[in-house]
Amino acid sequence: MFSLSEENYLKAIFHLEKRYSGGVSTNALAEEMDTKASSVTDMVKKLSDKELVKYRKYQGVKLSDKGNQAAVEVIRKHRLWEVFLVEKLNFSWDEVHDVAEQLEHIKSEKLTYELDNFLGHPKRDPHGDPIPDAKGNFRISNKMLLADLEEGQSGICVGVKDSSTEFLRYLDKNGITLGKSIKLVQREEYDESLLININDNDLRVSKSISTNLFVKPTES
Amino acid sequence: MFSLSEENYLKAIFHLEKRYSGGVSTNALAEEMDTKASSVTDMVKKLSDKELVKYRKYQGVKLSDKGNQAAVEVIRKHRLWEVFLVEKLNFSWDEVHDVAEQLEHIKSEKLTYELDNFLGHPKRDPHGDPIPDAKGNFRISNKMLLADLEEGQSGICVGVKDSSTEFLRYLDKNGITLGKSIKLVQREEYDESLLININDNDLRVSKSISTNLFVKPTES
DNA sequence: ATTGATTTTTAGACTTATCTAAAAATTGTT
DNA sequence: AACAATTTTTAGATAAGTCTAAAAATCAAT
Repeated sequence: MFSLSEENYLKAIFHLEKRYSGGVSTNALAEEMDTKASSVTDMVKKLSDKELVKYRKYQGVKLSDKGNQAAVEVIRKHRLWEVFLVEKLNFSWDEVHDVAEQLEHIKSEKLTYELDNFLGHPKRDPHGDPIPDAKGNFRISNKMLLADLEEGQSGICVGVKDSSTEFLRYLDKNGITLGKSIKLVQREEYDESLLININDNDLRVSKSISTNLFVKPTES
Repeated sequence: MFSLSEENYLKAIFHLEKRYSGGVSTNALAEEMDTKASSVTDMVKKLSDKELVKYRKYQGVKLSDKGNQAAVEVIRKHRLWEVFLVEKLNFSWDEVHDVAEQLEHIKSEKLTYELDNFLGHPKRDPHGDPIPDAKGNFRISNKMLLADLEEGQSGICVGVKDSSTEFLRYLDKNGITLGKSIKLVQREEYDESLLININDNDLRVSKSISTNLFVKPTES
């Protein structure tokens, strides 16, 4: 199948395509992969030979259908393992990433199938990110940033944009977990902080919080 | 820590040391690893530099304490994952090996600890092989080959020596599973086959069966 | 449109783990 | 003890993935 390194590149390109829709640049990919641009060029050529990406010199890369499928498969496994670690093995949501990075490369169709089954076909991972189904389809969601709510509007916390340990610990400390309802009480224009209400308590959060937390706006 | 290849060599040496107590020869290791003798020499030198094995040219290798510890840790993980696959994910005992070969290399102390906990600290894997505890101690067992029972003596089926798919499927087909009681009814000297009684049925098994099945003799 | 800065690619080298072929050491046999 | 057979090691090559340094292409700004 694909090597560990190839899978990691495909995954990185998949994530970066959301931000750079016209094609992912070599430097952007180098930064994401924590490697040098020259290494990226080499690997991208290899992926292109295997028809996993479309690549024209100096023009960046895009995933081919085949590459997209492979990337989604890795992401599916990553997120299923995260659910397993949190739900069955007492990991907290800030501890799962490194282990899932390893587990996502295990090759066994039956394993993925049975794991999904064992976990009850979860739709989201512990950070609220959607888990593609066995065919690679993502559930569409109408999530938005907390920062984009209107004053007085409420939303259900459904995911995080930043999955760093520090951010996740901050959320834990302030009682913010997936599924909780958050109401935007007041917006402070000066520093772009928000006064929100969660668990019946008012809490002031700065811009770096509100632009990294996804909510699904409550119908009203 | 150790590379995937290093871990596999350590594991192979560990298994071969039981058979070749005076030191594992380069050729034996090459066969076990399905590689060439020259590759073995290279790797063994590397392991020796890292003080994981004791090695003298032309004299074979032995694991050092450090190497033994590393090998046992990998074996512990392999067998715990096998239990997981069979008990939680509906794998049969002949399907687990290849996947466990991959899972055994995942690096996370917490993962191993929590997995062991989740599985209820199993003492044996699905093939009856003992699972070392977190400190690396194996439970001693008084298992023997079915072929070594006396006529009229009974034993509990506790493990297999050959874990090949073919052998395991043969056992399944004949209703032989771990925990079952087997009585040696009669020994046929001519072809070294045995007449055994299992599940209240008589069954004739050839030498290649009786020398690959471990039983714990029943006290009588 | 030319210059200068930035990005990207190429060229050549390094590491890990493997291989083949040849050399060296050991073992077995007489 | 000497020779042949076997085992083991060495030497040199290969492939994957990475690196540094230099060259080439693109972009930006006047």
